[in-house]
Amino acid sequence: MPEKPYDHNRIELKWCERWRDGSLFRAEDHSTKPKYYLLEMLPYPSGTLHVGHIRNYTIGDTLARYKWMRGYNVLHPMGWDAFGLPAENAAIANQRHPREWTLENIAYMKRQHVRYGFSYDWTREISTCEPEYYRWNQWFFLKMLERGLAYRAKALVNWCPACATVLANEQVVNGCCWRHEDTPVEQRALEQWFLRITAYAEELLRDLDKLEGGWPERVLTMQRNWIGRSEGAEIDFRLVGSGKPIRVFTTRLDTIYGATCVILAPEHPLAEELVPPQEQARLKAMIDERARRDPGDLVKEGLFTGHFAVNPYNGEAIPVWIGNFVLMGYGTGAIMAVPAHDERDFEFCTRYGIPVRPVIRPVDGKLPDPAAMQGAFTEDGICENSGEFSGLPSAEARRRMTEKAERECFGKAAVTYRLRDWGISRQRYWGTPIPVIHCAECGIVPVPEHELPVVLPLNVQITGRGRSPLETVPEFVNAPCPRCRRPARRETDTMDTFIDSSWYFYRYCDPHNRQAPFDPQKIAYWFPIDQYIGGVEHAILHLIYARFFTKVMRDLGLVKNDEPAARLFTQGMVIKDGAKMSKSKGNVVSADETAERYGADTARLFVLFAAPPEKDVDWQDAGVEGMYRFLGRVYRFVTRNVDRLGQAASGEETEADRRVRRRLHQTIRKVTEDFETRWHFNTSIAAIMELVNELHASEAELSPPVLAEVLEKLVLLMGPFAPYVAEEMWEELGRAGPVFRQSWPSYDPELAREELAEVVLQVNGRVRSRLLVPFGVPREELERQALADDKIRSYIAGKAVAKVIVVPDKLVNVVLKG
RNA sequence: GCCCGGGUGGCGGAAGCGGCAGACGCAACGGACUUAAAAUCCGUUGGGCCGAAAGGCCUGUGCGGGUUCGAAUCCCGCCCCGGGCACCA
Repeated sequence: MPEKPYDHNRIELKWCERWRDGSLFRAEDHSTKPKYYLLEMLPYPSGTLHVGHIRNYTIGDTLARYKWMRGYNVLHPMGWDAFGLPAENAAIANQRHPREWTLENIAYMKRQHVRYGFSYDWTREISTCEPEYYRWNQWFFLKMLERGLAYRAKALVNWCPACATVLANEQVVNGCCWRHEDTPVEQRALEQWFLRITAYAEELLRDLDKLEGGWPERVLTMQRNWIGRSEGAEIDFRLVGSGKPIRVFTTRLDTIYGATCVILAPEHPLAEELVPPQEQARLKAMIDERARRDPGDLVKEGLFTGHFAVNPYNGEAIPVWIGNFVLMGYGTGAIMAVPAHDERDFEFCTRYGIPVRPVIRPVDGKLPDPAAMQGAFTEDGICENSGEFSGLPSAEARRRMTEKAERECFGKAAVTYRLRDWGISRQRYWGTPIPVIHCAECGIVPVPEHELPVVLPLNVQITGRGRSPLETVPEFVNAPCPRCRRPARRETDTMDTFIDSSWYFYRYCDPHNRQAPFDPQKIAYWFPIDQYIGGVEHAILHLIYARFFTKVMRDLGLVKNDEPAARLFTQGMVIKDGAKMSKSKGNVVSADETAERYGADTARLFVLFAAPPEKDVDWQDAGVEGMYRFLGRVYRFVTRNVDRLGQAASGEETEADRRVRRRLHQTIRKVTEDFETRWHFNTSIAAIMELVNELHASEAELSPPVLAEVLEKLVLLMGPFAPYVAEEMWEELGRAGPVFRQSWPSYDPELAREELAEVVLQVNGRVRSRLLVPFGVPREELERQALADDKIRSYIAGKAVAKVIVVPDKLVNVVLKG
């Protein structure tokens, strides 16, 4: 039969049509098969997919298809992170309603997903902007409110002038907004809703150990740093005169005999009281300057209050300062400055002429000379000039000093975290309404559960300026107080959209439940997520919130697992012309055009082949052509050989039969190993290409039964990578699909084994010759043969052999004297 | 500044463990097919040198040292690139 041309559009559209409804990929909620929950981070429906998105989903889809073939009951869902600011911005720019804009994007992007053949169970699709979904955001909020995990407080919060809303700490990057990288974040004092994530700080930190091995070390480290646990002590310094305590936090209590001043954050409650009238203006200036928070280059500045406070250990009265580098939000907002042993204190104190007093010496050295010090000595050592603690090593001193503080009631051991509570109020429209009502009589009253969802009204004016858009909708704002029924006002802020993505993966297990966010039994079956896949940019934000939600849900009795995802994989980006693909850079390669021109299979193959999935890849059109050529080559080979397959074997098995079959079994072994270990699909695909090259070279000599075996297994191997052309070839071979429901081919180690070992012969470590021998030749025999080799002998001639290194089946190295 | 990654041909990358560096693909070049081109197929391709050729020699994995019979791989010291954290007391 003549070969058929590789018409990717014909093939792909044919199978795409048959797979369209997604019922093929449906996961069973109960099954005798082992379950596998595979999840890719849900996308924001920004408009259209580019090949960068394609890469993320291709990695997941390849794995999903492999797991199906290994006999798993695979849950592979997809949904939409549909609330968020871009919809509002689009609304302002094009006079479109955010909902309309969002739904249109979702419809378009879903078509693109389907076009690429991704194996999602679309019956479980969710969209976070639908009341059926966000009502459970509100429900969780009420549960947290009941438990004191949600609270309202006036606090200094991060304000992005470009977004015209508040940001969580996690959303501030280098002092700027995470969405507006050159817009500095301002500090404003506002009444806000917070979730008490700090209540779980210790557990969030501790449980990172459980994720060891399953999550990238890098992500675990980032989370550990973000939580930022430090152990130390809180100590009271009493003001001379009033006796009022100033509580400081320190991790270096062992250095306290070297404290030469106390420094308060400008926002510290005592600051205004202590600063003399003529300096109040400077204090205000300091606070304002920091509110504008120019990242990095803040010069350490201070001002002396004129007051003194007493070091409880040595009774010394030391000056109290205000310092712009002391943070109100960390520890107690006040520090003791020990310039001899802390770099920042050193810089501050030398600037203002405050004495430097060393009290720690290196274990094997002398106490530093303060006059000669160029910087602080910050390591642990031995205490000196520290009263009863002199001579103790730092760690021991800290322990004993803490005991003394507790005994004499002027301080205690303390642990502080860098992690802050999660500010979730947003002064925006397109988000989940916070379900509370402000009543003049009753105060803040939660909306009763049976009244959920509080539906986001659709008739709203969005200007992007001023206050929360919902304030302009009287039908929404005016509501009776659930408690006293008198007229009251609804909360008009909406929730941070990171709430939506903190629990969506539970909803996939039971997406149509109207009574509850989900049925706990279904969760018990599917959880934890076996493999979560997403970008490393969410290492802190989304992934710490998701872990927090899981712990809260566990404490509510809804789930049994402590962690949402057993394994996390962070894939690299797709780079074009040296930059991440983005509309603003104008370097976007459209998923549609690529599918049209080369086909989804080619695009999928290329993004997998170009680099291992954890690394960034460069998009190069020329490279894509290569993948297209490869698929065409395979397809044509199969179609022109189909007729031969049924023929009987004509006599003996040929040398080519053995060689190609050996290569086949080696390839299955290689690809299987890649799936089971590192996911280096670039090497899997290279191995398949080598098999195909071997097939081409031996095409005429292959006997029909071997050819049939090789083609069948080749198609199965290609199934996870290039599902369309694999399905078409499977049909050409006369087999019934779908490919991803066939069993993954197994390999026979005997057939995969090479017949002869190639042993490299070296002289002084340089390859000079080689030997083909059966496997398992003993060392002595290898050595004998090596020394008998003509080439080797010519190198040895006239010289003495010092020794011979033999690595069986691999190498003989003859080392010469001199 | 601190903490992680990473530097291999013209390019993307390969070489789980210290044992043939450069698999596979791209690009380039040569050839076949074609009136011609495209497509396809076959071949060459790290650099340098010797040779008419077969072939041979030297050199080579960011730089400098070290360990070893043998180093892209291990150790020490640097340089460069990417990412994270950055007054967290």
